[in-house]
Amino acid sequence: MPELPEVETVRRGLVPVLAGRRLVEVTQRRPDLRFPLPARFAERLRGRRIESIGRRGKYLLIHLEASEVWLAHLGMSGRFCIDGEDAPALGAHDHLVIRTEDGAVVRFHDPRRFGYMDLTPAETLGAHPHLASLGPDPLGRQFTAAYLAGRLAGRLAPLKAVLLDQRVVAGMGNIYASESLFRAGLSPERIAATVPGRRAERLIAAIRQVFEEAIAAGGSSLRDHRQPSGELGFFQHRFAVYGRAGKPCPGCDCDATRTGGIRRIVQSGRSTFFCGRRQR
DNA sequence: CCTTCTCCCTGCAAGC
DNA sequence: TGCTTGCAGGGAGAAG
Repeated sequence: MPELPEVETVRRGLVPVLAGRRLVEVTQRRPDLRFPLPARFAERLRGRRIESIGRRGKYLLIHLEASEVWLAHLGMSGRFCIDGEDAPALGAHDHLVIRTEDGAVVRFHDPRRFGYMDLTPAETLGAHPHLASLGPDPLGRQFTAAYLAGRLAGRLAPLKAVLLDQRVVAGMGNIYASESLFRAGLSPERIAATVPGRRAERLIAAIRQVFEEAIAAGGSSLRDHRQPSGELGFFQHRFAVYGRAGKPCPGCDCDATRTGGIRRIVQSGRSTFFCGRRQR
């Protein structure tokens, strides 16, 4: 489910309910997600105030009072839901439930349990094993064409595989890699090292544009993604290539009968979608 | 270091 | 209808 735009949407949805609030009740309903949860996790959250909620790549950074950070990754199917009056009873996949001092209830729901949580001191946050080697945020100032060209130089893997490397761009995922490459007019199969200055410029612009539009749309709801309020994202309606194999390419008037339109291939075990004519 | 492959887990859609 | 198979938005860890 969640790539950068979805995680950012979740962050924005949680802020009004959690930021500045004290957690009065925390229920942990299983000992682990993808990995074991930290020792005495619920106890350590209980009674603490949440100061702010940030994001690094696909990680939510929930800053707690007393200089500790609650790190949360949604994996493939993780969801934070703000429970209203009509909230369903807790089910098998509701792994954590928190209640704030003003009565708001937030559930963490994750059927596949690829999610991940940890507690770590704020002072050493950047050195946390899961954060230390993350590349720059694609919406930040450090993500420049010079930077990207430098990271692609010397890499012989296909461009799309390198874009999925979180050390290169923090927050890129399978959907938005395909969509960004489409907008940049670059083939996912191109050797990464052959994308120097000018093309890197186009790629940077495309990635920024796609992410900004997707965030504005509340992310993409294919299966699991929902905003914490329960609303769906709607960027999936704007996909140019993802999940559209066999359909005509929206970017060129390419004749689908001649070019095959949008193609699906498998790279590093994951689906890639692109227009073989427009993307070189 | 780089790259590819397997695996973690459940749900769902397609095919038979 | 019910079974089996393959696939899904992530990424750690092992192997080459």
